[in-house]
Amino acid sequence: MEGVPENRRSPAEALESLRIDKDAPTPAYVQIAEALGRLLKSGELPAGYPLPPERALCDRFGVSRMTYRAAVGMLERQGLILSFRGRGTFVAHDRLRKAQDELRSFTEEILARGGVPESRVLSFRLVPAAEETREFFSLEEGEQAYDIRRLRLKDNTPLAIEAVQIPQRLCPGLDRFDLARNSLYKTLGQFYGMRLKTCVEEISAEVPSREYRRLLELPGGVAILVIRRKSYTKTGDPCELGRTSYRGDMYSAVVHSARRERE
Amino acid sequence: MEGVPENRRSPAEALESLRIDKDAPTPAYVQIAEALGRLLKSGELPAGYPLPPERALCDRFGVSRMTYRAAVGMLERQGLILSFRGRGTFVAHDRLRKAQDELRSFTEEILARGGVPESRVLSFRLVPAAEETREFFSLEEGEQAYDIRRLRLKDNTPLAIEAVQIPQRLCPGLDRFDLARNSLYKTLGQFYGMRLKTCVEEISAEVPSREYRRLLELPGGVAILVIRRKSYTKTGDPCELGRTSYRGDMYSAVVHSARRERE
DNA sequence: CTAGGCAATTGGTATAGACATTTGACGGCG
DNA sequence: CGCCGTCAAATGTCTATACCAATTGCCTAG
Repeated sequence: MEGVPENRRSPAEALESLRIDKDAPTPAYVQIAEALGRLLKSGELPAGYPLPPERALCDRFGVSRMTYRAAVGMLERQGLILSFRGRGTFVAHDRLRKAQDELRSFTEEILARGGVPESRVLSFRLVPAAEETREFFSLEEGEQAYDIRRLRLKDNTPLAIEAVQIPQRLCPGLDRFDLARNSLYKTLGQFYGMRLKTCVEEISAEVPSREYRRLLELPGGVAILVIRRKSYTKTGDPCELGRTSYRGDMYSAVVHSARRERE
Repeated sequence: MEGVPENRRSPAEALESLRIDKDAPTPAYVQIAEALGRLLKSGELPAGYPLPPERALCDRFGVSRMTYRAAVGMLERQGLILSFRGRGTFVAHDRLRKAQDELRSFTEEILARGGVPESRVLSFRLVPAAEETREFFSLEEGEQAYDIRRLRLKDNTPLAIEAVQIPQRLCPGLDRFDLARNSLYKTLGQFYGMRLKTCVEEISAEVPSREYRRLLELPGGVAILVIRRKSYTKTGDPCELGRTSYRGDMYSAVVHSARRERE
């Protein structure tokens, strides 16, 4: 009726509301990291806000201090909080909180930037693997690979051309799937058990060929940003080899790095 | 006199030789991670080589299992080893072992690529801070900032042009230093206590201006790779703002990413 | 010879407590 | 007023132990 609106919690109240389920199969420290992480990412706690002392939160969650600290470690590595010995633990600045550089698919990337992604398959063929492909996947000469070329659009404008090679051996029958509508990565993970975990990208600048200028509907005087990507599963096995060429005037890549001093 | 050369240790012997100093001020788990990390990075252990079980190594180092596992956690996050419940812990593939994407200075970067770096100061002025600079550092209008432009060379060939802005307030008297010979980052850390920990880079492709073509001695038909960098201290305070333009035909940026599933 | 199950091995999670180190506040003293 | 010592509070490190969960391989019953 009056006074404090119900939907506005104080930071202290928000922290009070955190719960974990000790019977769940998920480890307690993961649950704590996820719950606290959600709260931190929601922006409900102002930057610099001090978290309650570890011992207090351990009691809240009913876990031991080592367990709680495992969660804190995850959050600190993600840049969500900062700990100082003797002082306390504090909510990080917004800019650090946003420094989450996860591996994203094209679709996720465009959505994150607030656009409408679209994909058109230019070609989808089974071809003898090119040398670079053979080397990356350790293939014999003559082995077949899927070669997929897609035009990627954002808000109905051509933004990039993507070329991907994957050996047929790793995903027989891949051509049954409609890659204009379905995510390639999701398909690989769901139907072939190839969940990609890490990737190495080499980013360079080039002047586009006439062919690319036509496909991307490029005006003159625009360069392209070329990203060559090698992706791997968590065991380090090669997973996918790709090359994406973006319109230089419409796209830039954002990367985060950190110096590793002690950890 | 004959037989096994002394300088060739077996993997098992190499592991045997690891030691830590429990009286040192450095935490035991850091020492273990550094010692084991050095061994792993040296390439002395073949990929896939199984590490001794945790319990055995705990005894070797004379620490408890939790302590040892703190070290293992660091190494696994660095991609040096892989652990599998019930099976063991193994040395990672070379390509994962190299996936260390640390924040590097231009000099470190060129040295890592096996070139000879050089630096020429094009200009070093104190100017009213530009709007982008003011916004990044939260400066008042009219505040002064150092503006440093340097030509960066690799093996005597112009490779990039770097422009950096730093507020005078953060590092008064910076112009006393010779930035052709000394690292900017080292100077900032050593004399002003500004140790940069994280940075966000935006990488784009452009067609060079006439001025840049001249300075970089660029032939026609070559694009430039532009990297705009915002760097921060570990507390998230802004530290340096820079823009580097590389010759597109001589340089590409390499970045590593990982999907964060659970951790 | 094979299929099933059991036990040993290994990493994963968790506990309860101890001591170390750093920081900031408070208060006394010059 | 300022300096310094003390002390409490907070995070950092570490131990010794327990049990859980996944994997492997052996052993036995059929």
